[in-house]
Amino acid sequence: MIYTIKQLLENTINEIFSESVNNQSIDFSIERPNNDKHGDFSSNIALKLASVLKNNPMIIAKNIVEEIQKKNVESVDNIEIVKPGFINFFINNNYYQNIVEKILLEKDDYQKTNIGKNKKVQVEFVSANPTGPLTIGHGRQAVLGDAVSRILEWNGYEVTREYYFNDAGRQMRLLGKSLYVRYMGLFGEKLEIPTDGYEGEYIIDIAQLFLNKYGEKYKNNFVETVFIDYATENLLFSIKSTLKRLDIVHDVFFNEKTLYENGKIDETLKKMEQSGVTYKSDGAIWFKTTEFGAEKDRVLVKSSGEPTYRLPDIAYHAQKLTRDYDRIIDIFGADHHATYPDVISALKVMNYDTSKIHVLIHQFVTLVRNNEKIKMSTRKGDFVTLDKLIDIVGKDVVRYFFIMRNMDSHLNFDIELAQKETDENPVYYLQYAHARISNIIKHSKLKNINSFDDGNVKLLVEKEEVDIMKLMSEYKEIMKLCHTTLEPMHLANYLHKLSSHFHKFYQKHRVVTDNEELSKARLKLIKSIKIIFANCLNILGIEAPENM
RNA sequence: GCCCCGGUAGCUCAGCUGGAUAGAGCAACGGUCUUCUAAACCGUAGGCCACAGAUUCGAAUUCUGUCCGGGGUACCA
Repeated sequence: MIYTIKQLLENTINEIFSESVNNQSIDFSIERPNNDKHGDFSSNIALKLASVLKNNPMIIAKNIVEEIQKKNVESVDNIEIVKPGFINFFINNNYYQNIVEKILLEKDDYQKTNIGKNKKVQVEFVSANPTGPLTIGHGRQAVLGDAVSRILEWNGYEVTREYYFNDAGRQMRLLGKSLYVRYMGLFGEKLEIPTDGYEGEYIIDIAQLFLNKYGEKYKNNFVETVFIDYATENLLFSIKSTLKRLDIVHDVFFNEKTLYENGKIDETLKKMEQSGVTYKSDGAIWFKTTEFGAEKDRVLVKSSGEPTYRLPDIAYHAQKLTRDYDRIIDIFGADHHATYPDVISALKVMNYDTSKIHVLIHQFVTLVRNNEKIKMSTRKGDFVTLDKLIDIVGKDVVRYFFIMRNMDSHLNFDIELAQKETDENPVYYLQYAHARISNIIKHSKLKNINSFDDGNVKLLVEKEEVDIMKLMSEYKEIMKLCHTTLEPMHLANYLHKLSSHFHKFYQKHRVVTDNEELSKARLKLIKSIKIIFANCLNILGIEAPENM
């Protein structure tokens, strides 16, 4: 409807003011006013035209409205002109009632697009190195990445979820050494955990498993690769199972090591050297990032001959770009925001089309306990694991919690609150609405209403009913917004609003009554709400329960 | 120093590309279950939208500056 009105206004001003406006595009808006008195839709077009036409906005509005009224537009009941020059449109119930029928007819496909049909998109997220269990911070990214993937899938894209990790390098050597220390600890040997090593208790658990498997075979016998491999395998397994508990499954686990093995690292470095964007200094190879707007040049290969993370990152993205994806989406934490521009610059140097790459940055999660901030460090083992969080509040709450906030905003996660208020958590509010609807439909069958296909939606005229239908008419715009911004939060907000409207309706009106005609009409309404609910909850990855 | 986020009710956050009386949840106080689940609903209270300027018919929203918080600015990932 909003699009119809926009078109209508555009056509109208072209007809009346074509000469004076001269095909300039007027940047006017159509919005849904907060106040019902201002109609269903409101446009500021006359206000915008006033400066161009150098005329009183009220007079311009009057001209426009007169012209529109000649056209006798269906669905539009009334048009009003108000104070400074707003044009307000009042839509008749008929239009909204038809939406219910449409939803029932199209079901899950209602407003579904095929924007992404035959398009492949890769979403890279989490990508934590296997040095410890996933933390709450990783949780935000995991949930966000999966929800973004689901939004894309809903729009018809073929999505590959990918996890990029590295089981080599300094960090992993420290991990291996730390495991060895803990293993020896089980024999009563007190060795020092290396500086910057991993002190978390989970290493002790792994050491125990290691002991169970190998016995004393590696006592006083530190074989680095054995310890690293064992720790990696174990941690990666637990990471996968944590993600699985959130219904998140990656299609591809990409090990950075393969880039060394297949020569992509060398190839990338060579290409960059040939392009003349590198130089040697102090025994290291540098990337002239200052030429691309950075404040300092960056090291690609250390004087030790070992690449920094930057070179593999570049090689990895170059490799992604050769995999014929139509879009590549990277989800990173705020700590990465400084590094990805370098990757993009490097790719441009090598003549890749970087417009396919879209980077989403989310802000950090701050863990709060008793109003005190807790610092999270995987290395020190001072963190609350994602697993523990799922134990406490469950999958649905975890997912909803991370989705309900804008990714640009810092997230405060209060542990005490999460434990205390599981019953008052907003996610139950949504699920409860869905469960109530299911229950009513069940109840209607007990009352011998076996089918309500012949229900007449024209009977839906109560304010609470119309409000719900109006909100459902916004569904299309919400889904569009989610797709363009890739911000699942909008969907969570929408669902909350829809729940609220439903609960209000439920409180005031009974669905199943002695009036069979009305009962059937209302059953149609709630069934359509249920469809929308199930759809949205599915995209957010939250269960839509039949009972609670 | 420079770069990226944020600063809205006691707390956690919405507020779309500027619009007409600033919104929700939690917390506080008061009310509503013989009738489809009270995990709900209704009401009360609570705001100089960090601060100062600028643009505009009109700014929480755009721009500039200042202050405060988080992150980055590694030959760590």
